[in-house]
Amino acid sequence: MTIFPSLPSVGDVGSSQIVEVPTLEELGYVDIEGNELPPFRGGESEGLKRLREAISNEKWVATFEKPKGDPSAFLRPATTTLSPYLKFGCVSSRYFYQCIQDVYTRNKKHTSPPVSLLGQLLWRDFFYTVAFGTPNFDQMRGNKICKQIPWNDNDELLTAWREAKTGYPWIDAIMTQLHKWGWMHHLARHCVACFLTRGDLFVHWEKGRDVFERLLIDSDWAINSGNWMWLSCSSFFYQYNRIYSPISFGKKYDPNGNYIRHFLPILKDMPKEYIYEPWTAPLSVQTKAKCIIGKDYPKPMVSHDSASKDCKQKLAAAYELNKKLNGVVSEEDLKVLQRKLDATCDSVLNPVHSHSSSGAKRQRRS
DNA sequence: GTTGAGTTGGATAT
DNA sequence: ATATCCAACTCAAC
Repeated sequence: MTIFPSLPSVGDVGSSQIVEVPTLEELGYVDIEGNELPPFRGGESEGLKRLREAISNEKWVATFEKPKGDPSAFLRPATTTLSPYLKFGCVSSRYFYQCIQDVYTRNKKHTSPPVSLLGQLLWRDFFYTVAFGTPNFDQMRGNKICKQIPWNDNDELLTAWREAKTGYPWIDAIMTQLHKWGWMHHLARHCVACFLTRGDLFVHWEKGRDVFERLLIDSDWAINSGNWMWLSCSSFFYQYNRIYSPISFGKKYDPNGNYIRHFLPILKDMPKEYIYEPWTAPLSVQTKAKCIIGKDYPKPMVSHDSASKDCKQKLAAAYELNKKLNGVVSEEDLKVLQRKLDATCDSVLNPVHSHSSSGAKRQRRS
């Protein structure tokens, strides 16, 4: 027999005061008229409705494979979009699990974890479990499963990324969707997380994690930090040579750039030949599209080719140090490495027009 | 020490 | 759409 502790009497709220429910304006949401509203409505009824819709397409459930979704789909997102409802407890994860099992019973041929729809629920519990068992899970320092990497602490780079001003339309469109919807497709999250950390800007994953924590409607402490470590090659995943291209990754799903045109309307008239790299468009084309690069839309903040090369070199050096010191890397060790790397890698400090100098040649590994 | 797997890379070929 | 190469990591199993 379970004994439930008695609840405090109604009205006893300690030292806190009961106040009226604040208005949207008081919460800082001003001038929302005319803005695109997020497509999420709160509550269990809405969550169950979405669950039923997702589950009713049994063929879709049975053949679901996470890596195959289309991150540029926004009129009809490629996943269930149930994450906000799971996060707030509007939909029971166990009920969702059971619904998927029922579909599998009726459809013997179905995908399997980790890529299946059921697998996605397992990943959720995976992150809860490892986060529970790992001291300092949400930070790099003192976190045994986290590679110690000399990320830079550049607020300008972070701000440009957060404010959707990197100059890469695919990245900026995703960050705009984050601001407007509080949600984007899983692979879109991968692209911007990779870009901020190990792919281009080499900014600390904790900074990006904090931005997601604030802006995502489905942000979850364990899943968010876990995935940022994953994407930054700090833990779980280590193939740092696999970098998402901020140009070609989106293009292969959405060659016309409809996703970009929707979330970055300043680029809506840019011809599709240039929409992923508008800085390469001739001035006449920019003029006709009413979007001058450097004036109406920013120039790319880094050259992806040289920035990603530098990032790979930095990761290789950091991994080497972690290996040598058996994961016990001091603050001072990281500082020394950072100074060494700053001397050889220059793409982030000298943006787009500079090219990696001879100093960027690959370091010898011992 | 070697081998193979690892939810989601890119570029190029057909 | 699928195959192959590129470049190359860690970790577990043997």
